[in-house]
Amino acid sequence: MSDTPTRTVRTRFAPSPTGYLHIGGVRTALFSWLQARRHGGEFVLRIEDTDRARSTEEAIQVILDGMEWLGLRADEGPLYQTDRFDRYNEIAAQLLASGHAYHCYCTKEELDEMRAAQMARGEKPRYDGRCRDRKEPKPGVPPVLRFRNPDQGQVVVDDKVRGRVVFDNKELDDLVLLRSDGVPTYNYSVVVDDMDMGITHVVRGDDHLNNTPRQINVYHALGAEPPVFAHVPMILGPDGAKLSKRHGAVSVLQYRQEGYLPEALLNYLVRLGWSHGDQEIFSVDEMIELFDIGDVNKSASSFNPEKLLWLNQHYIKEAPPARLAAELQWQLERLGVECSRGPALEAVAEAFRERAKTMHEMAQAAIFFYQDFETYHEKAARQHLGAAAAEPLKQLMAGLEALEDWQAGPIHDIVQGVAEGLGLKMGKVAQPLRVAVSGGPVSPPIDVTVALLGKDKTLARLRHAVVVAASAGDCP
RNA sequence: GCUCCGUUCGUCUAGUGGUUAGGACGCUGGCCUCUCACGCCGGUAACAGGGGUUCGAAUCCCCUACGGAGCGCCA
Repeated sequence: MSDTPTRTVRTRFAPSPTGYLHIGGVRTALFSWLQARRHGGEFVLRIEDTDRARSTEEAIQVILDGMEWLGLRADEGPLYQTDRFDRYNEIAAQLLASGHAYHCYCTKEELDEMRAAQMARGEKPRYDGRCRDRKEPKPGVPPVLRFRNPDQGQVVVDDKVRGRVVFDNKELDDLVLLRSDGVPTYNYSVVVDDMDMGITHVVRGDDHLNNTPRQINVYHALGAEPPVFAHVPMILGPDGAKLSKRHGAVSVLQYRQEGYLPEALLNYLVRLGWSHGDQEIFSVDEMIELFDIGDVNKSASSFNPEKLLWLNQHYIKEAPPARLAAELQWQLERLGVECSRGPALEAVAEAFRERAKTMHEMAQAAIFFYQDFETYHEKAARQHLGAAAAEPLKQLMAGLEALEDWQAGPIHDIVQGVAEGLGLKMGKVAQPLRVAVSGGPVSPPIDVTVALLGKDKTLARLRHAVVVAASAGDCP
């Protein structure tokens, strides 16, 4: 169903840089971005930095870099609320003049006292409007500006995901618009901004659902039409508890460091609270084609790291080799591995693509192609580089030394030939070779591994392994 | 405490009055195999509870329980 075909859809993502952008914020951004893309609209990025005390430059950078990494490009922005104080003041003056707002001189102590008393009486703590009709300023006290909320009637939020939610105005109190230092509060600046920026669909976390009726009242006081709201459910940790540092509440950029592909993260996130039949895999284009904010679930969902891993592996298997090569290089460099000399990264990535869940994992498994190892994997050496391996290794060395056409096919023939000649199973020859060249018991197919490693390194490592095996003595 | 929201396998979900309640991750049995994986075949497991409405409820209504959010000069 289309919403308002006459109005161009404009959505926004409005994070506050008081903490790092994490998985939950990213999904909200994704839904918002998709909603705009889906309807051929525009997406705005706005930084809500009015809490100057807790906002950090670093957190802003994470937002910008994170959005960039994920490909969630904004058509407008980043816009900063701190650039718009004049506008907030302008609107505030209007509200004051029209009687929709008033100065309040209550001190923090006074308000605390009032709330404590209300709580004690079992009431909902709320501002009682005691300054509503105050005519005289209180000397020496810088006032806040409060909104005069209607005290009769109801506010209906026709939420795209929650459905129709009704609030009684008498449950709402007079919210602060401007703090005593003149800085706007969230519930006020968000309305002015969304109105000024022509936002048609507000997609945000459902922790804002309770704020929505107040904001709608402010829109009405301003004579503006409120946007369509869509409150998406929260993301919980794997244990069903609130998302914490333990799981997903880390900077989204950490997922890049850990070797996740952005398409995997996006695919994982879009399926949290949204689905299209039984489909699990969605390219970004498919998401844009199929997504609708109205199809989002109402209930919170838990973050499942295993499924993210599975998707990441899927995308690693699917990604173009050049992409993987670039990521692999980035990861190897982060591990301090010099990879300009050695097998082509693309070829290595192809060899590993079906056996790595993350690019970080792939990089670690591929180190032996670019660096000599100091020691063998202990258990592997014990099992595969014993006395019994000496002869197969010698023969392999001889065979490979004579090989001109250094490719997987011919290499495979030599390994197989040695096994057959000695009446051994492939495993008895391939495993010693594997440990000899890679240092451990696991690698891509042995012929591919040897081909990639190159003749010189292979022979050098074999030479060493033969010595180790021969000197293993008669211990079985 | 008050207001608002939510509740299908362990997890993500399909389902909109009639299904053996489907898929996916995970776990697990098997096949493949030079290791690890990939892949393929199979298994495991759910409608929070109680009342209605109805010939018939996962689906509609009410209550209860449990969980969450908000109630700031935070966003």
